[in-house]
Amino acid sequence: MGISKIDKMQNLSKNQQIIFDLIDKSSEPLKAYTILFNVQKKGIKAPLQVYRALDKLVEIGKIHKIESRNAFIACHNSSCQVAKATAFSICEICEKVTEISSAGLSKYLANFKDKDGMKYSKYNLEFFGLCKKCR
Amino acid sequence: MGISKIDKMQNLSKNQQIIFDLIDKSSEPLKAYTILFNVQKKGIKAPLQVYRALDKLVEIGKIHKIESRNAFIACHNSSCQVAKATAFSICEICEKVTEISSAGLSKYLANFKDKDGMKYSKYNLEFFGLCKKCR
DNA sequence: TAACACTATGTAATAATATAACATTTATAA
DNA sequence: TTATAAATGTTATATTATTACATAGTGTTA
Ligand SMILES: [Zn+2]
Ligand SMILES: [Zn+2]
Ligand SMILES: [Zn+2]
Ligand SMILES: [Zn+2]
Repeated sequence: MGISKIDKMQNLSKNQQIIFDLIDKSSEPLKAYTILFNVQKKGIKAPLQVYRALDKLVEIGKIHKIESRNAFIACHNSSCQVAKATAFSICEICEKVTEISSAGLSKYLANFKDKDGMKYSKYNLEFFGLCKKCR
Repeated sequence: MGISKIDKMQNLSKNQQIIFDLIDKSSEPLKAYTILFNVQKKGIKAPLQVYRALDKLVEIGKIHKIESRNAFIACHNSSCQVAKATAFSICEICEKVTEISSAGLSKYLANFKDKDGMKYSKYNLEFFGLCKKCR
């Protein structure tokens, strides 16, 4: 049994919850200043308030940063703890981003050994291509 | 037979060559403004001159961007054409970055199919952990 | 050569992304 | 309650990257 959505929901502070809700209901990755603009009516006025909430949400695995886009999406692997082992597909035309949840892939990467025999439990993988719609 | 170092060397413009040389001889990934600072004595004075050269060097595969660090390293896979299929290990303490060159890994990722059966020839993978020295 | 297309360069201004520093408040728990 | 950690508020600033426009070089071909 994984961590339920309810479990993951609690413990968020006010700003964290406001910002998570915005990201979670978004159909696309959101950038920090887009988030800032959209939560100003809720009293979050400064970049730092956004970045602090984002840092925390990333840390606890509720959102992920898409490094190549400087944008954030909610984690929809509600039943996994892969906050530190992430994989995404990114459409180079419409910029749609999808989190990849593949047991085979995560197993392969978690067990991958480099030339020194070193394993890595933490990684981020971004695939690029065209999504179904754009192909 | 792959592309030789000589082949890769030619065709660079003046600014591209200056900036590539700096990155290539660096023992660590370099950030754009660090590069700018270091090439000002050679007449490259503006950020845009640096970013344009970086864009081109990335495009032709002579350097790679480490997305999670906003920094650039020279490609040392001189005999491969994987400009668009990159993997790195990053030490979370000393920030040492190493390009991973594993036929097994690149084969696995190039053949990976997502839920829709989609394959991706382009990807970027960043592993995080501790390097030999820092372990 | 001349005309053309293409690539690269120079320069200034500005946009976008992210953090430092410091004061205060709120939540948690011994 | 007292102590501790976590979160917030605010201002200023640092870092990373692009827009816009003008100019110069390079190679191709009419
Ligand atoms: Zn996730
Ligand atoms: Zn698309
Ligand atoms: Zn490479
Ligand atoms: Zn290290």
